[in-house]
Amino acid sequence: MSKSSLAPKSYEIILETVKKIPRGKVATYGEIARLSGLLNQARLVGYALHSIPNKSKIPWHRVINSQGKISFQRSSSVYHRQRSLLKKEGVYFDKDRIEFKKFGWLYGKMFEEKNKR
DNA sequence: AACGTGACAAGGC
DNA sequence: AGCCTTGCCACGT
Repeated sequence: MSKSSLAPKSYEIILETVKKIPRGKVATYGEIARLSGLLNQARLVGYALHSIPNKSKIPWHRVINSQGKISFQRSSSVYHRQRSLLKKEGVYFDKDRIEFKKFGWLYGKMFEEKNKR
């Protein structure tokens, strides 16, 4: 699982978007992709986040999947690290799941995306 | 160049 | 609510 050492420009854009997520709020991979002008490239967000060095200030933990869950295995240590970082910001879970209604950064102010007619 | 994989997502059962 | 399939696309082998 080596990470690509050549950081594509897309990664930079994605990480800038992630930095904008307010403390105490969360956003999904898909939302970050759209806000970065990369529709349908949610997976790329995962790659970008994985390329972040440990010391980075980027709030990677505020990115979760569309189901409102953490995308790591429950048994992994990184899962618990993310969960604890969120809890520290006041984001709590309802059974392993976060309610977008309460903590979704874009909840309510969703910009129409009706290109799926 | 082909193929499998993945910190994803949406739709069908 | 789960589980499965399909669509996506960048990467490593």
